[in-house]
Amino acid sequence: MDRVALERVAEVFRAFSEPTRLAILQELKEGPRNVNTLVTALGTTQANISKQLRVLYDAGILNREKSGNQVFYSIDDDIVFPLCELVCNKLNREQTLGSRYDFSI
Amino acid sequence: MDRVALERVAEVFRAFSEPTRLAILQELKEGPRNVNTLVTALGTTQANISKQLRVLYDAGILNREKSGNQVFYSIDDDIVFPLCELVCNKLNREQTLGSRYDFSI
DNA sequence: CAGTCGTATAACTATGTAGTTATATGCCAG
DNA sequence: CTGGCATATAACTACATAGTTATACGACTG
Repeated sequence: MDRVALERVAEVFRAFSEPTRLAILQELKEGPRNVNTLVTALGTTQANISKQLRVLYDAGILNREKSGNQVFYSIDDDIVFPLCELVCNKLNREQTLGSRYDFSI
Repeated sequence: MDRVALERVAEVFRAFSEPTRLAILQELKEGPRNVNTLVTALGTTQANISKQLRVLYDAGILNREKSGNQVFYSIDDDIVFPLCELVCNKLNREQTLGSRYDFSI
């Protein structure tokens, strides 16, 4: 892979590399959510949620759907759960305490 | 998952989120390599390679083995290839051109 | 149209980090 | 011990970005 391809792969991983974005994905695994629902669920500002949603959307991970004056986001790629589960399994293997890392439904 | 667990998951993804580190992983998939070999293969400074190796090592992805005055690094976690292949498959699905994203052996 | 709600964006601050240069540390040869 | 080689680290610059506040934009209500 050349540098451009590696940069594109890195961009996808970067989308998963912040706890706030992972928390958004955890909420969205329950189903589509509009922005305000995510704001109240995650307890940060609406501007920040919108910004992080854009990062995930640009990475090709989320779907957008407007409904009236609201916007619903949902997970658009089936790699999300396998990816997160691989990492969670790895982390669970590294510790003796029970399975504290869990991204499954 | 609480914030601490999410942060730990994010840290693993962050290790994969830079092209230089992905290039190191691509070299290491051929087998163990010492630092200088990676430096000449990747064409950056020795200090930078050492720094990125440390990030990968701290994330639990690489193995270190000293041999004389050299240090050999190798891939220490079996999640590396499944993770990268998931992302590569996703990217290949998104374009019509042939499989340009490939992390397999 | 005016007001309100939901979302996106601009501007900013603070922090993290990739990459560099220079230096330190450790190992081996002679 | 002395010199040279391999690696790690410190100090620094440049840049990216998470999060905030304020504001703009668009859609619905009355």
